[in-house]
Amino acid sequence: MGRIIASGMWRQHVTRQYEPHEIEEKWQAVWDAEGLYSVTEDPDKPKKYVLEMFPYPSGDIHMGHVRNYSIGDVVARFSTMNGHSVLHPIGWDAFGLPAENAAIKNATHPAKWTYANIETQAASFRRMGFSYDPERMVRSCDVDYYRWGQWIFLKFWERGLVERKKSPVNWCPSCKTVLANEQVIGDGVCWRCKSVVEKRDLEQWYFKITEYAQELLDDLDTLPGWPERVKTMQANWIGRSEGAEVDFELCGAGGEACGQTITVFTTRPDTLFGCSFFLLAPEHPLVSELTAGTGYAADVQAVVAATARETAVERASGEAEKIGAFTGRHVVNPVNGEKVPVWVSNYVLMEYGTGAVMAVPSGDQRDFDFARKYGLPIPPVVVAEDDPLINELSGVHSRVANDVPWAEAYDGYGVMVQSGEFTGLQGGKASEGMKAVTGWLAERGQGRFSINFRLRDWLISRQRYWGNPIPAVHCPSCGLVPVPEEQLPVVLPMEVDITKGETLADHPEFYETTCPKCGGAAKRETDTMDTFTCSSWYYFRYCDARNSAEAFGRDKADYWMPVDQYIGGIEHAILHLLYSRFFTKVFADMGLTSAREPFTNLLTQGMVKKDGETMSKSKGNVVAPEDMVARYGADALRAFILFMAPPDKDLDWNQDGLEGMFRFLTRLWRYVEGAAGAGSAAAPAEDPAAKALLRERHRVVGKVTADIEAFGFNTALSAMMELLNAAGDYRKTVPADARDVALEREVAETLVLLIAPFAPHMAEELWREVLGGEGSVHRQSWPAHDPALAAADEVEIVVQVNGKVRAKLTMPATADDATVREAALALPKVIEHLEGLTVRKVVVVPGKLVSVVATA
RNA sequence: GCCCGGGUGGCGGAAUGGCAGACGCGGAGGUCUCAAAAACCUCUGUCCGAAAGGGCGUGUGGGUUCGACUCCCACCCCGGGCACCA
Repeated sequence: MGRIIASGMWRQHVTRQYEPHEIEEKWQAVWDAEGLYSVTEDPDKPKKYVLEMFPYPSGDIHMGHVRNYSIGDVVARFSTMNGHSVLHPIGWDAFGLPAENAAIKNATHPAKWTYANIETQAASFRRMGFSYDPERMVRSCDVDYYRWGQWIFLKFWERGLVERKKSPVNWCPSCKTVLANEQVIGDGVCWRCKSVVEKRDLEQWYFKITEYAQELLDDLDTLPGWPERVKTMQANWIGRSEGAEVDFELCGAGGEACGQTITVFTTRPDTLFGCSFFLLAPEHPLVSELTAGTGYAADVQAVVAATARETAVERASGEAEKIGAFTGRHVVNPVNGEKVPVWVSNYVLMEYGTGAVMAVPSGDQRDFDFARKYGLPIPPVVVAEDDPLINELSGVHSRVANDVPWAEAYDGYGVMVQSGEFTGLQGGKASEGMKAVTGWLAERGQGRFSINFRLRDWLISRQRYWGNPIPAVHCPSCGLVPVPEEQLPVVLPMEVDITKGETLADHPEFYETTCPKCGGAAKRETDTMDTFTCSSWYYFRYCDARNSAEAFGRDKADYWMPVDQYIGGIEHAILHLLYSRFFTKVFADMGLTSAREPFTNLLTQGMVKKDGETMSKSKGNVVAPEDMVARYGADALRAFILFMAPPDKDLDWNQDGLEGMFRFLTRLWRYVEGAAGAGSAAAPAEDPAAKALLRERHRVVGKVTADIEAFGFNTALSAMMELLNAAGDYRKTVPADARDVALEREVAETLVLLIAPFAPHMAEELWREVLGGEGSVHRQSWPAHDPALAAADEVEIVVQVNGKVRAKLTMPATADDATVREAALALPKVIEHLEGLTVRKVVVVPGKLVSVVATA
C-alpha cells in the first residue's frame, strides 16, 4: 500500500500520504461486505435507537443533509463504541408532489423519477460513510410499506378517528390540492410551494387528532429531552383555552323570546355583565336565516360578501378593517336579562369556538375597537385597583356607567363592578369571579365550564396521484365503506399519465369497483393520503422492516421504541413531530406498542446557509457536497461541518475552514504513522513532559466523551486538536532516544478511537492497517479515562489585587488554602501593589485564584 | 402586539460566577528551498509604550458580588415562531 511520494523520493523517505479517496471507497466496500452496520435485537446490551428525519428523495444531497446525517452518524457510532446495541436506519419519504412536477417536466413517470433519485441519494449517503443498517431500508412508495399505511387508516376508522366532512378548507392553487392547517405557514402560504392558499368548501377526509389534543399537550411535560422552543410551539399550536360556554336566548323579530339559544365560548365569563352586543361570524348559518327578507339583509349581506373577498392573508393577519352590520335581532344576556343587539362582523371566525361571540368592549380590544367605530356602549365591569374609575364604581352593583374614559380595553386583573351579586369579586383570566359566574350559570343550566382548543382535525386527503390511495369505497346504497383488510393493498396504478395531468379520478380502471358490503357497483375513493401520514410511523417500520404479515411486530417495537435520539430540522416543530406523536398515541391505545411518545430526545439542527441566505438553486448559491468530497474526502467534510458551529445553530457555509480540517486530519495521519511502532525504549518514569502528555490524553478523552454526549461536536474536535498539538510538542521537544514510545503509541490509538465517529474511513485505515488493530475500529470500546491521571499535580494560581490580575503562582495541587494565601501575599508583585493599602479580605478559590481586597 | 432564541477579535466560534477570546480560519514574520508549494516555528483583541509595563474591552445603561460574557432589572438591535383564537 505504501508508496514513495515524489518530493520525498530523493531523500529515500518512504511514507504514505493521506489519500482520502483511496481509503474511503475501500472501506465502504469492506463495511458492506462485512455487514458491519446490520443490527439485531440483542437482549444483553442496552439498546439505543438513533434516527435522523426521513429524507425526501429530491435528487442531490445538500449541505443540510450532510449536517443532519453527520450528527446522527457520530451519535450512532459513539453509542456503539460505548456498548449499546444501536439501531440506525435510513429510508425515503418517497411519495409527494415534487415527483409529479418533475415527471411532467421531464415527461417521465413519478415512480421512475423517485426510484432514480433514491438510488442517487443512497449512493451519496454511502459515499459520506454513514452507518445505516442496509437491511432496514424503507421506501414509502413501495407497496410493502404503503399497504400498512392503508391498514393503519382502516384501524383508525374502526376506532372512530376517521371522518369525512364538508367544511371550509385550505386549497393551494399551485399544488392543486387541499392542505392541513399545519401545512399553511407564515402569512397563509403553502408550506411546500409558498403560494397563498385559498379557502374552499369541500368534503374531505380527516384524522381526528383533536381527540388527543389534551394528551398531546399534557405529554409535552414528559419530554425533558426536547428543546423548550419546540414544546412551546406545539403548546401554542394546540392552543388550549379554559373558559365557559354561555347560552344566550335568541329573541324573535319582534323582540319576544323564541326559545332558540345560541352558545358562545368565552375565557372571561366574569365580564358577562359588560356584554353590550353579540356577534356572529359572516359564515354562521344563522346569519341569512335571521335577516332574510328583513330591512337588515342588504347591509348584512354586504359584510358577508366583503369578508368572502378578503384573502386568507388579510383575514388571518388581523390587518383587515373591522366591519359589521346589525341583524335587527337581539339575544338575552343570561346574567342580567338584558337584550343586546346581534351583529355580524368579519373579525369573528367560524372555525374557532362556536362562530358566535359575546362582545365585552371594556375588556377586549377587538370589541372595544368595534364598539367605538359603531357607537356601541362600553360599560366597565372589571377595573384595575389603581384606576381612578374605581372610586366612582367600587361596590356599585347595578349599571350606572355605559362608557369608559380609556383609550383601550383593560384585560388584566381587577375588581368586578356593575356586576350584580358578583360585584367586588376579583375578575380576570381564571379568576374567582370567572369561576363564580360559571358556577352560577351551570346551576341554572345556562352555561358550563368548557375547554376550547385551537387545534383542528388533520385534513389528510389530497387530490394528487403520487400518494397512498385511501382505502375506501363510495357505495350509492351503503354510503362510505372501508376496503376490507383482506383486500389490501389498494395498489396505486402505474398507468396514470401524469404528463397529461391525470389523477386517479381519471382512471375508471381504478375507481370502478364493487361495494365490499352489498356487492353492487360502487366508486373507489380517488384521493390519496397526505405524505405526512407516511412519515408518521416509519420509525416503527424500521424496527421490523421486512415483516410481511404486520406493520411491525410488537416484540421488535418494544425492544427498540421509543427513538432515543431523533435529529432533524426545526421546520418540523409542529408538522411531522405533532402528527408522529398523535400516531404513536393511537398505536399505544391499539396495543401495538408500549410507547406513548415516539421520540425521547430531540435535537433540532440549524440550517446551513450561504452568505446569510438559504441555499437554493434559484439563488444559485448551492454548494454541492460532492464537490467538497471530491477535493477533501468525506471525512474532512463530515468533521468540518460539525466543527463549524454547535449543531442547533444556523451556520453560514464557508469553505475556508475545510482546508484546515483536512490539514488536521493529515497531521493526525502523520502522527499515527510515526507513533505506530510498538517500540521498547524505556522512558524515564518521572519525565515531566511524558507525564504532561499522559495527563493531556486523559483530560481530552474525558472532554471529548462529555462533549459528544452534550452534542458539543465542535469542542470535541477542538479537544482532539489540542491532544494532537500536545503530542506534536512532546515529539518536538523531547529527543528521540528519551521518548516514551509506549505512551506515544497509546496517544495515537486514543486519537484514532476518538476521531472514529467523525472520520470513520481514516480511523479505520489507521486502526487496521497502521496500528494493526483487530477487527473494525467501529467495533472497539470507547477509550477510558482516569480523572486522577487527568489531574495536574501542580496548579497555577492567579493572584488578583482589587480585582486585577497582578501575579501568578505555581503551587502543588494539594496545598491548603492557608498556604496558598500566604504564598500569594508574599509575592513581590503583590506586595508592590499593596503598598500603602490595608488588606481587608482575602478570597482563596482552591486550585484557581487568590483575590486580595485592600483599601487605603 | 405576544412567546422563544441570539448579540464576544478581521471571520467561525470557546469559556461549572474565577486569567475573556480555547480550537480553527485568515493575516504578519521566519525556517527549509535555486525558487515555489507543502510542512514546521513565532506573533496576531485594542490603545499608550522602544521595552518593562499599564489602560480599555463580551450590544447599551444600571444593580448584586472580593470578582460578571455568565446572575438580576431596564432598554437597543438581529433571527425565528405565533397572532382578529373570543
